[in-house]
Amino acid sequence: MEEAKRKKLEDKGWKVGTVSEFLDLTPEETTFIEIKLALSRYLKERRQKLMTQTELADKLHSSQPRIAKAENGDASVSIELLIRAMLATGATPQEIGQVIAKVG
Amino acid sequence: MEEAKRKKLEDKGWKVGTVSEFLDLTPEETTFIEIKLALSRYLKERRQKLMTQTELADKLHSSQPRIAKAENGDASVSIELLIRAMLATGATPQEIGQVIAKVG
DNA sequence: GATGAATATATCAGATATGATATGAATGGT
DNA sequence: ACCATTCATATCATATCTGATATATTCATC
Repeated sequence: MEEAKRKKLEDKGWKVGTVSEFLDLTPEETTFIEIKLALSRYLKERRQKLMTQTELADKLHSSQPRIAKAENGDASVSIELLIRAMLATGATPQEIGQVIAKVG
Repeated sequence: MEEAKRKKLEDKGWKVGTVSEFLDLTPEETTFIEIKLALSRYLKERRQKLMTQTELADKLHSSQPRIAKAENGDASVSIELLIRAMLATGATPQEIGQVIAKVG
């Protein structure tokens, strides 16, 4: 991975940490992060067409700041929330599955 | 949903709770649970062909009891762990995506 | 039916994700 | 320039998920 990409992840709280730690990321860990980021991007795209972050937050019984973090690939957001959010926008399991399948 | 199915979920810790609470499950919540259960079933199938729960737990830096719970659809197990476990068995994003896409 | 390996169940202290709140920055309309 | 709306950032107490541990159960194989 390029330095620029690593930096970007670190800024969002991903503990890829020091370069040496980063090099220790297993392929599985890397794939996992990529899945989260793919869901994050897709959520943002989809939500923007349909509603505001506040509206989505209300549907989810979550909060606008949390949706913002979800859409920005913040490391503190779980896949749980990403998938719940996708479903709350009306996304089907098919769509969610496709987003994940495209990773890798 | 039939009573038998509801009972089964409750036994595993799913807070579908009282019937009235259960009736309040939104389609999204139902779909979310179904996604988790589908991943759980697939993980069990896949892992059994390849290794013991203890071996998978070690790869994941998790514990055998947690894998058991994951494979039995226990409500305390997050999608996070289910997906990490799938990846640790060598499953690809494609496979994981397919499992999710088949739900619903 | 005894032994050993695999899996299931119970408990728990610590870690992580959570929604709430406050507030700041960006954008757009008038 | 002002104001309203939307989105981003910071902090925090609480809830939820976590791995660890102990132990029970299941299940082959003998």
